[in-house]
Amino acid sequence: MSFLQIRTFKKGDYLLQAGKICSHKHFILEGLVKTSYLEDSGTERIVQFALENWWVLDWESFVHEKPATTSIQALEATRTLTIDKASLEDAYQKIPKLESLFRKITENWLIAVQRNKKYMMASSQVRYNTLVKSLPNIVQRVPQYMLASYLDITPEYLSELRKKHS
Amino acid sequence: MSFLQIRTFKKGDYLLQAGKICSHKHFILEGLVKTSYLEDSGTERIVQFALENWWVLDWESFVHEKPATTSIQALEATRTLTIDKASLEDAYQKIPKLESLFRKITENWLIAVQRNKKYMMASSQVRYNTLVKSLPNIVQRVPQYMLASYLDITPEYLSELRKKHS
DNA sequence: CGAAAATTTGACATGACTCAACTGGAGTGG
DNA sequence: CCACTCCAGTTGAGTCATGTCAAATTTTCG
Repeated sequence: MSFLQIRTFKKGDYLLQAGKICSHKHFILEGLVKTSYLEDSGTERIVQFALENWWVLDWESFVHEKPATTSIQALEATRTLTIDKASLEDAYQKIPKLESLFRKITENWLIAVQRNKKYMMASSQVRYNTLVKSLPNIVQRVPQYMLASYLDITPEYLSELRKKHS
Repeated sequence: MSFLQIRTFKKGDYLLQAGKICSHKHFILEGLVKTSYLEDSGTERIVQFALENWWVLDWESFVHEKPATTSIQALEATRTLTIDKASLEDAYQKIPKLESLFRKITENWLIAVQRNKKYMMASSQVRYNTLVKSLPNIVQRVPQYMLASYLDITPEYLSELRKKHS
């Protein structure tokens, strides 16, 4: 278990900065983080909110060891179980069960991304409702302009949606 | 290698029918298939075109052995390298390298789905251009109403886009 | 308390959809 | 070889969802 490490991040701290190489997988024990990237227009687009019991990393950067396109930032004080890539690969050699475990985790992650992609293609109203249902408290924990960024709508329009909905 | 099998499908044949359990991974040697599901409204939505050297399966059905929500159908005569789930899992036990290989394939698939999700959130015009660039010949090989379904726009609007573009 | 940031509101613009009509090519049968 | 049908694709009018921009209002926080 030497490849596991507990880390703590304060609100605003970066678990990963765009441009650097993502060499860790983080499992969130407590707290909330966002994964986001900068669009050509210069605005930030959030691609994932991750909270307790979720994994977070930049997959492309982690797997291919190239500069990350996303940043991962704590939105609340956060504690993670963090795994270093090099020692994880050592461990795979020694413990085949471990590789099997992470294969399955990856498979389930893939399924989740596909599901997420599917619902992100619905109307904004549906996307908003789904978000609220699938991440309870998210509305209280995250400012609206970030929800709008995640939902791929303008903050103004999200404001309208919320008015209609209530 | 006993878990590998070569199969052939005629145009219109199903590699998988929605409702059945997806118990195989197909690697396409030659041909073209589409993965699609039925929306509530009753219209078909295409989620993937897969051609030579791509894998195709319903992940959620395969991993959790539940009825598939998607159908996979050959759009052209297609030859595949097909892997049966049960024998694959046997093979994992015997050949740890194999599990490692498929873990990596899954990771790369995940990366591809994420990239795909990202570009599917761009404007229709960009989505169309990206599709044409990333799957050359797709415009010749697939009727426009299927491209429209994949791009999540109406055939009418795709027609307009093409006019503007040329 | 006051300044800065977040949210709401409203007027107007645009992207994309709906529906109906029309065009044009690919069979098909006489 | 023609007439007919069928289906994909196009065109156009009207509509709805969502975006843009600017201003007003509310909330947050030093």
